[in-house]
Amino acid sequence: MVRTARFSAEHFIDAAIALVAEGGPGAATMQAIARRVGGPTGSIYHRFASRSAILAAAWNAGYGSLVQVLVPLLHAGRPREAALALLPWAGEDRHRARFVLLHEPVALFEDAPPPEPLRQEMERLETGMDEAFGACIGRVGGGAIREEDLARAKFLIFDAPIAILRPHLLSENPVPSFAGQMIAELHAGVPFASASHRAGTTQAA
Amino acid sequence: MVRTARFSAEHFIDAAIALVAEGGPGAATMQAIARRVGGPTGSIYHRFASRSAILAAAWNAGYGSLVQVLVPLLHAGRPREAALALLPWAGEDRHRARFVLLHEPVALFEDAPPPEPLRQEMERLETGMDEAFGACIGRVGGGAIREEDLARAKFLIFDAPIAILRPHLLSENPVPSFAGQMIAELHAGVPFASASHRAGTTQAA
DNA sequence: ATTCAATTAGATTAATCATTCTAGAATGGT
DNA sequence: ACCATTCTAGAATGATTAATCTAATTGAAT
Repeated sequence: MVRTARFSAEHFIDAAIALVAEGGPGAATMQAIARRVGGPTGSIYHRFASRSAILAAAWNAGYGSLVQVLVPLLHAGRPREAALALLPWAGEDRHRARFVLLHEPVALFEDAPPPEPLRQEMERLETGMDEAFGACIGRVGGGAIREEDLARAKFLIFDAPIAILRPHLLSENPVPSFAGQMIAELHAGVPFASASHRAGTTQAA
Repeated sequence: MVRTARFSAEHFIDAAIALVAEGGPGAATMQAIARRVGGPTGSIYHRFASRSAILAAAWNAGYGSLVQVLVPLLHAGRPREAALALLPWAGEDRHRARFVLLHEPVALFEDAPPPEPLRQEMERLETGMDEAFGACIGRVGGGAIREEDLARAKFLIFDAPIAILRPHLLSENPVPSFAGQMIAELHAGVPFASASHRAGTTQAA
């Protein structure tokens, strides 16, 4: 019934991720994406409504794959495993890891906000992560969840491991083996509940 | 002898920092900088050779002010104080803090590298920080400095505190009071020397 | 008062970008 | 064989950008 496509949405998404990973958001121009897949710029617009759309789709694909790894571990009450799971995930696909871990989503949409359905999917992913952190904290501790404890959990499980990875993602060198031990020692030494609130509470790390 | 300048280099630098802080690197166009100070674009080129030049000068000013706070504390062998010093520094000037802590320098120079003298000043600042970390580690421990221990120190003193600040810099809300305690607990619970190398060594945190 | 280099002022240029448009090619059902 | 549809292909468009250029001011030193 129709002509077969030479370039899929995934082709364009992968090219966009690689370009951002290598040269920053500004390097992912429509023409650069087209050049990378070897097609004309017009073909991108058969799959995506705009540049924001393809960047948002790329973000949802990349960040989504990370969410898919972390959320089940968090809901299972395994924060330490979740933190360590960042390492193999980053090793799987360096372009994807640089794209997701080295760029704030807001920086990708300086010019124009992504179209509504993609923006909603972004929000859904972020909400899923937040709920998973909350569930993990709730399981570890006991009572109501305080904002401070949520911030603490996000730091220990997500932001701190990323901070450990960042210097090695910024350089060309691979992630050294001691990164895993640094994460492990962090979780062994720093409690999830704050010191002022910790009396008689189950210890997480 | 000459006409008095209405716009100084600092005016343009401050505008560039504020624009990047508010809207990302892409928002700091030459025209946006000129508009913000209320002058013509041409005047910027009387102070700076190019866009990369003003961005590099802005980076050196912002990061330089942070280096000026941290390096003396590191050379004095006070890593904990250095880590905590990030908080008042960030509170002093939110635009500057967002500019320096939320953007990798490499992301500011996607298009063109900064002119040589400014690039050298950037390198000088980075080298100064590296030497200070090394001196601090050397003082804390005893023997030769291992790469792993340097990475560990940079994480505990610099990258981890930034990771604690980042979510609050990204939002509009002020940095909460518990940020300081998180840094303190991090330094209380995680050693500077790795576990495998720690036997009989002075504890830093 | 005159001079003159530094500066303001903003129009101009050339490049680049996202997006649209026109044209033709491929595919599978009729 | 033909048609409807989806795609490739890349030229055209209009906006925006960094950087340059010409001309008009300014104000302290002479």
